[in-house]
Amino acid sequence: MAIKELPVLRTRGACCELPRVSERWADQTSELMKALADPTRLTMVASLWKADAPICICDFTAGLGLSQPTISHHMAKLKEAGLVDSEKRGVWVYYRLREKLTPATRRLLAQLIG
Amino acid sequence: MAIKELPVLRTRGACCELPRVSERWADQTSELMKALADPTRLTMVASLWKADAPICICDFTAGLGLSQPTISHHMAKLKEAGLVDSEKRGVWVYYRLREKLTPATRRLLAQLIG
DNA sequence: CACATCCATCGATGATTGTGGATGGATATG
DNA sequence: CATATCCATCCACAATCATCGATGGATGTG
Repeated sequence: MAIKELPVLRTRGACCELPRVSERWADQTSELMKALADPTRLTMVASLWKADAPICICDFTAGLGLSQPTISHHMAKLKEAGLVDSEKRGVWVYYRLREKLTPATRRLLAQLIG
Repeated sequence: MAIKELPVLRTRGACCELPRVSERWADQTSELMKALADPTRLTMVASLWKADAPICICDFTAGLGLSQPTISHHMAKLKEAGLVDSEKRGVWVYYRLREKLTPATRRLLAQLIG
């Protein structure tokens, strides 16, 4: 299939300009993508999204086939990305999707999961 | 702030079940996220999205502050992820967003960029 | 036919990441 | 108090990744 809208003439050594893309946007967005660029973390976020209720770390440790330090590690990454919040209740630590997610972030998750 | 919907009683050593999350979905989606989990690749995709026209590799090499092999490397990743297509025209190779993007993927990019 | 330009690939390197064992703190429970 | 459970942190290791120099093929120009 042919691509249209190609420049008919082009001189060698002469480059065209790119559309302006905010560097800050790229950095911030890539950070969010990195947080979601792992099957385990995606499963965690989807679980919290679907449950719409806090979930305990021990449940993730039991449900996913990974060690407890690994689960904690992934949760810390999600928390660092601002996607989840945690609350300690007795011996347990419960995680939930962050209350004040950006509408854009919420729509993104809805697009990904819902 | 208190988190509601926490189980009032919970016995130690007993874990709850997680909402079912498709493993295939997690793997596939994480692959897509990985493709977008880099500022350079995000800038590339956003440029192609905004330009809505093919862009030459040499323009990316000139516009972003990276070497030509690095630019090619990133484009190969985007292509492998099914996000872009390429066509050779003379000495130049033009990339564009893939024609047949999944509606879900297209909405995702619109959500991210638009 | 030389020569220059554009680009993909290869190889190497330094940085980041996913994973789990070990440890210690915090919190019940008997 | 002694013990068991839950969890975050530390440490180590293998794997992946982003980057670039070097190289060679493809294409167009003089």
